[in-house]
Amino acid sequence: MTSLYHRYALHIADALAALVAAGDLPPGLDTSAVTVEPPRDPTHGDLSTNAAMVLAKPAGMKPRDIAMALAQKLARLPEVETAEVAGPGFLNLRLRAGEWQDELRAILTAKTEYGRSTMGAGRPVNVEYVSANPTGPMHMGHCRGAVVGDALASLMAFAGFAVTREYYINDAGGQVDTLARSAHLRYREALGATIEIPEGLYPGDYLVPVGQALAAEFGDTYVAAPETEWLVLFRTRTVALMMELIRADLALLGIRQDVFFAESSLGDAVQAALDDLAAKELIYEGVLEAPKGEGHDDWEPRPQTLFRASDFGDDSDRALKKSDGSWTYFAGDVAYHYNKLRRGFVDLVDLFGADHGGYVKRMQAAVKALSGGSVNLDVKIVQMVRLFRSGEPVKMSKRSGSFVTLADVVREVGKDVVRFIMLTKKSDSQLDFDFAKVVEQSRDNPVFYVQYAHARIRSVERRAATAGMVLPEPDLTLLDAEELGLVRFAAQWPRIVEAAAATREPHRIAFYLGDLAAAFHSLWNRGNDDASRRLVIEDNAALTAARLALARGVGHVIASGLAVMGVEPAEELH
RNA sequence: GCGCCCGUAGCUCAGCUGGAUAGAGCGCGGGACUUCUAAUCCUGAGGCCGCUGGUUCGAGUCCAGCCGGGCGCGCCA
Repeated sequence: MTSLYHRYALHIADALAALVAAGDLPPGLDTSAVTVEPPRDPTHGDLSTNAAMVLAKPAGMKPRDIAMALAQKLARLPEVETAEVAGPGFLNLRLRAGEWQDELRAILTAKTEYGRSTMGAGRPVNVEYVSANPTGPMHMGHCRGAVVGDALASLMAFAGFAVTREYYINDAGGQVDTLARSAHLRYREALGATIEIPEGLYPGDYLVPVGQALAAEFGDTYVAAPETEWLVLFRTRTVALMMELIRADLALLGIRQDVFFAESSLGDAVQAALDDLAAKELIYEGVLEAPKGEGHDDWEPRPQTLFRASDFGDDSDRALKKSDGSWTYFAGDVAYHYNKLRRGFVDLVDLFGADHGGYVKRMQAAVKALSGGSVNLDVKIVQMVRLFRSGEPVKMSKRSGSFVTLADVVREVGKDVVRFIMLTKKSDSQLDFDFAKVVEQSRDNPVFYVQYAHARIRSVERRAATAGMVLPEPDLTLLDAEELGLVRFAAQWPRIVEAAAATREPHRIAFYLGDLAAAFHSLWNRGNDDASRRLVIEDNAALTAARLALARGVGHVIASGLAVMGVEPAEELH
């Protein structure tokens, strides 16, 4: 299905081609900057194009002259009521009511599929998100990245990309050794030892059942054994259990990723990726300069194996090997992204926490180098969430293990609320999450506000049904101008999908749904002042049928948007 | 010192990737309920879009330089 805006973009392209053919415009113009949009001020019409202004300079003509010629062509289209030139050279189109009635029919036919786009043309895109270290359950620090990444993946899939959702398991560093040692303590505890958790090990209770599982499996075999005998074994077992925990947490949010890629599975792939870079002469042994500023007093110049990241826009070259000869985390990540390239992805998206912002350039440099510049890595930075309870900050201390887990939050306020709220801001700005506010039933809670609109739509449908009304096929010509205005708003959904997918900003959906809900609530309230303007008019089945069709159409768009966000539309609210 | 992100109404934030008179919610002033059609809606006041230059027919949006805030800065992950 082509969207209304695409159809008019084609009409405009046709008209421009006709003008070129007639010699009214020079050939070979670049029309890529031509847009078709709803004007900000609805009194200007239904659609607006900047074609004349964009083409004026390359064509060597006055914008208004181009606009006039274009207006003449477009005014001949049967669906166009008026085509007017305005301002510096805008061309405003007003469409016949039938065009909006048709669009509502299209919504009713497509239902929640309305808005699906072919923009992505099936391009394979990899979206990597969460990638939390497998050292414990997910807490609120991970939650936002999980939701934003998942919604972004859904959004891009809806926009026609072939999306793979991926999780990178950091199971090869020192943190998982620490995890294994912490589990060993709990293992001894399970076997009756009195333990004290030293500084630097993970204190969380979630390791208690892990210790019990290890005790059940191994008995007292490793209680007094030296670390070398149990470390690898305990690490493997514990990481597997932690990943079960994490998958369960993700499931609570409705997230199911396609690929879980373990750092530990890279093996020789690290060397292979680095060989690729070496073949391009991008690896060398060298000494980095000390960073300026404070906190680097203990700097000692040291020869290292380095990647020429600075050739690709990074600030410095980057180390690939530690002084003990093992790979750095970066080297593994280079190999991992090399693996993604070899799987055929042409677009990569990574979601990073804000504290990893400094890591973006080197990763992009690596992808640029490995792909020869043909693959783009887009990194979305996800900022912190601050938790509040009725305005009071919630204290969290990771050291004592008393952090707020994702599971706790989902249990308290529900998956849909968590997901929606996480998408109510641009991902790169800080977000405040107040347990009291997010469940409040009021205008300033966007989750409620949007859900309430959807519930109201369901409510009137039920009302017509329980009133025993027999509704005819809707005659959409019965809808008045204000009602068609709501269709106009709903018809923007396909544009919103494409804009949000192109910019990779899923929060735009939440804002759009809020606006759509507001438009619906506003229409609904007309019925308070004037009962004849209610949606359900019990003694007028024809009018009711038309108005319910409108409501249903809006409901489909809300449900479609919520589906992309991973939120269930509410049937009713209590 | 360098890099990245951010400065928009009193507060919290949008601003459709350069368009027409900069928007919304909260808060403040005024109004509309026999409610599963008031958990809502209508209306009013409130802005040197941090500052200064530049690019452009046109800048909150792009560029440069300042000012202010956050994050990061050789082997951690």
